[in-house]
Amino acid sequence: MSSRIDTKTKILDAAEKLFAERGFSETSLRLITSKAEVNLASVNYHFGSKRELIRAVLARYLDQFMPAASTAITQLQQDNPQASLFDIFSALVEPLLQLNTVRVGGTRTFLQLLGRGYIESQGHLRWFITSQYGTHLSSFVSAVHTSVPDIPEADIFWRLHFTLGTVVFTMASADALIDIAANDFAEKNNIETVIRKVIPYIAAGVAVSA
Amino acid sequence: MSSRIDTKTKILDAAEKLFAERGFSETSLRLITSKAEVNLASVNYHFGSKRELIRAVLARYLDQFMPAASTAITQLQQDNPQASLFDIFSALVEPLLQLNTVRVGGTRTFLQLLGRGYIESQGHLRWFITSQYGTHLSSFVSAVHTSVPDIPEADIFWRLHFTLGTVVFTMASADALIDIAANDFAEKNNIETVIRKVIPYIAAGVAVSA
DNA sequence: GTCTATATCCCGATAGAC
DNA sequence: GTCTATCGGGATATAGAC
Repeated sequence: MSSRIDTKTKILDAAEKLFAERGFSETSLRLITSKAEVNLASVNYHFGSKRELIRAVLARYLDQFMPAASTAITQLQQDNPQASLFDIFSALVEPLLQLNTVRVGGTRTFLQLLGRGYIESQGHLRWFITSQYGTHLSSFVSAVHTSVPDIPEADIFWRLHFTLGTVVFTMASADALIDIAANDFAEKNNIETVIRKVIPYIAAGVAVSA
Repeated sequence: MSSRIDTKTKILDAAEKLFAERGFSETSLRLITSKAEVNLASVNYHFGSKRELIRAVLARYLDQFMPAASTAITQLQQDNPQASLFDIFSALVEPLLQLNTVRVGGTRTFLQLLGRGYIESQGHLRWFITSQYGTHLSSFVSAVHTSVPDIPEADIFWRLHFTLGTVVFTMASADALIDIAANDFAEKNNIETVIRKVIPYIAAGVAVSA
């Protein structure tokens, strides 16, 4: 029964779905509380403001994903100090897919939220992410840098942001793209097969010599 | 003098700048008419609604860019039937930069608007673009297919959508990324230098053998 | 075509009873 | 902790004088 879930969680569950689908500013607190079947005022009681709710939604995913990703990268570097970019990106797949075990559609929701967070809201979510999870981020960047030492740091910066765009945009359109590929090319895909398709693309792009 | 420009143009000029910077839903008609120094009611008189204004802003760019891009691709195919993917993507740069000659910052504004259009607004701008400019789009896809005939059509489909995501996300975040690169790497970038950075990335990704 | 004034609505946030 | 009721404000859109 959904009534067994506490109000705070009900709000988070409804909010993340709506934020991912419609964006932050297009999602009102009234819509969230209506879907969550809780009172409007409970958002401010539990979270203080809409902005804090947005952060809480993101934090619930980042708190799981970031440590798992860091662990996976560290493990890879121990097992294979010569790991390729392809290996590094592939190491993130398992932590990403683990998000599907905690909530249905978790992987896609997370990546969509990440994309919204970087584009909407003038920089404050970007700042939140980099300040709260900066350690994990820079250890990932450093792993990439070790793997392709000839590429200048500034180029790595740009290409990793290109990669972020590739992934989050693809995930935002994943349902439509999977449908089209099924109709036009008789392909059966799901989120994992799409991620597997994107990895060679981004690995080639980050590694390219300009 | 700006007062010599008619009201409709003043609205379009102010709106495109604000839409590109802040996004569509974060930009109110009040803000637009205030910057344009025209009356609030004139937007509805000239465009009917905010949604129609958004389409008019995009159309003003697409009507120039799409034919120019098609011409550039056709010309490239005549001049060099063996054109590489890098050549094909590069052929789009000149039509893009031409937008700077019609309005200051035109290239950047157009690409940011395109990014916002694909990411915000649940599909209705996407539909507007593909239905109004579908002929130009498919001639571009066909040029790519000719350039990399060994890559299965389904893979091209996926990778061109990856590419769309790369470009759209990068352009929507371009201002922030340019700022960060300036602070962290002492790089001075503008939209053209970012475009030049992204072309090798996407060309490598589309061409990669999986 | 351009203006003022306003209708209508939805927003985030909060006061205060329970 | 949860509710009702509401505040104050900003949004799009429009009516109607000029």
